[in-house]
Amino acid sequence: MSEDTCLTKRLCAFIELTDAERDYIRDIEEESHELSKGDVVPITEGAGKVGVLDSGWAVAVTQTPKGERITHVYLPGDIVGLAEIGGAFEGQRLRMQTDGKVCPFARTKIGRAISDLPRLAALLLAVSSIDQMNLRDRLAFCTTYSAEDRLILFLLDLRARLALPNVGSGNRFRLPLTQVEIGRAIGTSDITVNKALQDLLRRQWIEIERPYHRLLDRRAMELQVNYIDRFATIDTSWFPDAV
Amino acid sequence: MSEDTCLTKRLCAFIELTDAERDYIRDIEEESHELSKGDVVPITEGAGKVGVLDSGWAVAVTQTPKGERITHVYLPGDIVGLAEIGGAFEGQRLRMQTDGKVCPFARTKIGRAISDLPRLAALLLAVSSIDQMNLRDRLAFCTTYSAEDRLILFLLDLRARLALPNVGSGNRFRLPLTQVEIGRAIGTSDITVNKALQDLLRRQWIEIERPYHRLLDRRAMELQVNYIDRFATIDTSWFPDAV
DNA sequence: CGTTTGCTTGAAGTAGGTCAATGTGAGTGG
DNA sequence: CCACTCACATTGACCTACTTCAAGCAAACG
Repeated sequence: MSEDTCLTKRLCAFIELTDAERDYIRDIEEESHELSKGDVVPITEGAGKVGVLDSGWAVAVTQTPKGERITHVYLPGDIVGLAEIGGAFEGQRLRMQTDGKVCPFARTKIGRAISDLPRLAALLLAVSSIDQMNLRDRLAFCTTYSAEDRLILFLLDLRARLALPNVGSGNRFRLPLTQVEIGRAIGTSDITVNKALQDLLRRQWIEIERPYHRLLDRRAMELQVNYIDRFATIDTSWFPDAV
Repeated sequence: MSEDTCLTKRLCAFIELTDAERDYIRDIEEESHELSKGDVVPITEGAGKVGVLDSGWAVAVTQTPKGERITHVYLPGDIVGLAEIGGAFEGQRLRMQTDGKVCPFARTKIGRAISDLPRLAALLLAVSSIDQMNLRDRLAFCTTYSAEDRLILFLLDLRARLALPNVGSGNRFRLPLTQVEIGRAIGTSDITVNKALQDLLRRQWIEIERPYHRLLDRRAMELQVNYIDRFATIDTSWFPDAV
């Protein structure tokens, strides 16, 4: 009926959108922004917005006395600014990790959409809840797992999430983070990251042609860390009917 | 107009509920469950429900190869099962930490409420998003902060959250967790928890009359860890109008 | 009372942090 | 084409905050 926007493409991965929903969403989408690596995503600060990352990677960073930590990595297709919608973003910011494009939605329009498209509201809530569960996993793991296990988990998670839109078998992907940044994401020093990577290379579990990484023995990695993919099943049974 | 239920009491902390909203919520609330310490909260497993913790404490635990980790502590008045609403709860469970009472709501009724009370939907989304930001904070801190700092943060967070419903100045509160459990919550061993506590006692920052804990010098603690209270400001400006 | 549960304290071992030096490729200007 | 630089990766050596192990206590409870 109508061409898909960033958001509809994304949401279709979870539920079948009606034409009415699709049209509504297209109407409230604003002009997309081209952003460069390092730019602050114009979502949180001041402008109350939510956005969809059309292309490129972004990271959520938290300022701590000992420097930045990366608390989340956003991939193409991800919804950014959902965690910030409640207004509590002090000390945290969203930054482009590569060049890319973001389609913004004004928060007030999201508010109206919640009234008009209740099923969308439910979906947003569900997605937010899954994000939360993922964070809990990471929180539990980051204190119990070794640096190597955390690195493996990081790679497996990226692979699974990149495989969604790309579809391909995709054991090989571009990883636009330096070792220092990987360390900030999994909570170790750059040097530990390096040593763990070297170890995985020696074991032939991965292969690196910077910036591309390939998981050669994903099965072994998944076994070592008890990997579970949370996005595999989303419970939509309680959603209200579509308009 | 009508007596308050668990949920309405809670939500009123954030926004002024209309009578219509109040009545609606009262209608969908089910009979409350009395639960004993150690019981699994009948929310996740099988029965798709959300609930409000009327009294008592509950914990969300994640199973890891090296034993359980506590990923979240729920206090009286908290909404439980919101993080699980998307259906992804494999490997995690909700357990009563003390005796207590839970008021359940069927997930399907929440779905309908989202249609009928759009402002409630927005509020749930906002609360969920704040929870997420809090988790990000903790994730960032647990890898950078020392065991002592994490313990301080844990105590400050509990105090702030307990102060909400209790209103009182409340630097003193009951902490129904053993040192082992505190360790599981902040990601250290019980013995490190103990030594950190001893140290805080020696410094006269806290005072313990088990199971009560008092923060004697909250200011100093807040300074040491750069504490920020995320629930202080919730952005409701984008919410749709109440029915 | 004895048993259990949780707290306390000491001592030894280790994963991973910090510091420091070297290596390497990509980009820049001469 | 060759310095020169800059950002990043690599490797080694040392050090510390934590974990694990172990043993003694104190209060609660049958």
